[in-house]
Amino acid sequence: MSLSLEELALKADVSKTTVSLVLNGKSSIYRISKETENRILKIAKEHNYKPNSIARALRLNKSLTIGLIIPYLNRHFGRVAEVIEQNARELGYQIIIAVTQDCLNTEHDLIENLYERNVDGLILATMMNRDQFNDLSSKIKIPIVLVDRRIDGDDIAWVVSDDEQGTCELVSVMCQEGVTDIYFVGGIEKLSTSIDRLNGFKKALLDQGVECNQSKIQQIGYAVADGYEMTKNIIERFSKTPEAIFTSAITLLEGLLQYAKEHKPDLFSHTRVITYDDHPMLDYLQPPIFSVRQNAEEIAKKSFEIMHGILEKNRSFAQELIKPELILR
Amino acid sequence: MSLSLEELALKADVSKTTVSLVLNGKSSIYRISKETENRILKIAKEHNYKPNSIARALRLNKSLTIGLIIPYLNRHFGRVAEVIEQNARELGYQIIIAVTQDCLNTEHDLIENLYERNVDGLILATMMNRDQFNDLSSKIKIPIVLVDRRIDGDDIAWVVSDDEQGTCELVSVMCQEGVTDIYFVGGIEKLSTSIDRLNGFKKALLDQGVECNQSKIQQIGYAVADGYEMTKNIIERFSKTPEAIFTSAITLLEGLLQYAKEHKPDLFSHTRVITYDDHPMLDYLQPPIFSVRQNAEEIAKKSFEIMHGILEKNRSFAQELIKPELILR
DNA sequence: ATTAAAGGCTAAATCCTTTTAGCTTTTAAT
DNA sequence: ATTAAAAGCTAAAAGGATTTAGCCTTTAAT
Repeated sequence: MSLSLEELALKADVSKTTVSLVLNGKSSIYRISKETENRILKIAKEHNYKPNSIARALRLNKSLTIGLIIPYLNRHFGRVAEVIEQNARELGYQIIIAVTQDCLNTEHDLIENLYERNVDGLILATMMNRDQFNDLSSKIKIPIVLVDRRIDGDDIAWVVSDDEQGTCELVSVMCQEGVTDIYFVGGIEKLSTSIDRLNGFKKALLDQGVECNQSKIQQIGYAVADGYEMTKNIIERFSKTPEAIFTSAITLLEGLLQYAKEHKPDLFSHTRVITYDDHPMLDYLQPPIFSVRQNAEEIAKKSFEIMHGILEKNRSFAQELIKPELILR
Repeated sequence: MSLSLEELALKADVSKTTVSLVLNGKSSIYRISKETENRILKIAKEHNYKPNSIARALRLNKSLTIGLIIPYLNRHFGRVAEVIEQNARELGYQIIIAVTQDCLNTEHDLIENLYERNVDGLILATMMNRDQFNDLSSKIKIPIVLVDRRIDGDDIAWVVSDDEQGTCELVSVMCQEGVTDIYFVGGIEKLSTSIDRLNGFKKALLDQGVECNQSKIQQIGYAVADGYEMTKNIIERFSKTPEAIFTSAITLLEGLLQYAKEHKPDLFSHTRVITYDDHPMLDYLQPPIFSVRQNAEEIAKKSFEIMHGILEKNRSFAQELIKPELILR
């Protein structure tokens, strides 16, 4: 922040061009003598010279900054953000985080905002559909990597949990115990997380020859209150207590637990509960709730890796399905 | 990102100076005619002109960017970060997040890094002591607001939970039930969070005329493993089962729960557990664990407010103690 | 001795805004 | 008819780095 190239140049008694060339490792290309080079390097070191990143960004049109847009900084996305930040830092990038609260308009505003702020790329847990995404892509000339929620398309980079497979495996565990009367408590219908988890759910049942009854499927949203609502619907609408309920996110499980606590304390004596997403506190809950742990670290790592590949290694898009882990308690 | 001032100027058939003056609301000061003004405004709007933020930052030496350095993006800090981001965004600021993992060296590196990246201010959950902080302050010429962890000093801006009061109230609840054989499972000894919580703990006991036995106090760290370790120590070192254990953070409670699950399943039948920090899942744990909920939203709001006041309203530092909330289940 | 090549470095342009100082034209006043 | 003031606008510098094109000097070759 203190010394400028020009001041260094003065001290080294050369032009700022020379200083810049030396510090950027171009001494040999421009035939700067070893002697001059060493003198400059020494002085730069003595004064702990750091190039002004803003000036650099202006000149190079590259801010070394990545925008990360996610719905919340909850446990899952917090961890994802944390790991992305660490990976990015090691390679000289900074992360600007912005939170949409699962509001599509906010998402659009934030994208525009960060784009105008000259981020070099965007990592996005998006609510957009294919058309909206295409619209955006045509306007925005920086790479975008989707995280956690994918959009179908051959040319779209994304990293997501293998939601279908994870859900299928989890639900299959229930099936193998002979439990097939399972209700689906889902999230936001159009998101890949919901679609894929529902597909996995149906697939597990179909594998057992059970056709999933549409009435057992609900998808209101990912908020705790939505989980409460859907649980309420299940308990109150059907005379028969369900054999099992699958909540497709930890927030929905929270909603279920809340409803149970308030209105159905004996829920667990008749009904098995399983959930997508894991949480350490589940270890201490009675009865045990089986879960699917997403590998947030891997998701984060890969998504920055892809971004970095596009930005600096001339790679094109890539897609990664990250295996989640079944946790049977 | 697209149009520049110069291009606008060309279209409006004026100089870029004029365009800049108009767009910055200085038409009248510089006597730009209403007609010219409107023409420029119209063209700017038509082309959706947005000034290049990097060029602006370079010229104004102001990046409209705040660095947020926190130990983790866990539930508490995730929420704090989320709310800071929202508040900041409304006032045109961006947040760059970086995570220290409670490592002092990392913290120093990150501060330097963000400082060099020209953030306008730093919001910091610091591990530094007074001397280290003073050192830093003398080197760094941007405002710093401490969050969550304070450092004593008349001229240091901070916003923290009223840890002492919160802990004191919580522990007092136990005392009033006649439980005074309470163990303190603490965090990082030198941090204000640990100091203040310990003070509150002692104060509650003293109010009952009970002098706190030093052997009942442990402070290893804030990690889950530390909670496990301290619980283990308590259970294994003392022949008598404790009447109560206070964990001074939710991670420490997790460690306790883990130890209990593995080695002391009957812990809760003899021992009350209370904790600093709250978590919704606690509602569903048996037996009920009393807790202190920090007001992350308020902490976040105030800390950005103070930063903003310093940056734009010429205010000086301020200090805020945010009341936490007792949750008795 | 002349020319070509190599060696060593730099001036100036560029990225885009903001801002200062000042230029030109018109109007008003004497 | 001057002069002063007001109106309306702009050139150029500044902010700090990168990069292109090219200048000057020395060495080598003919």
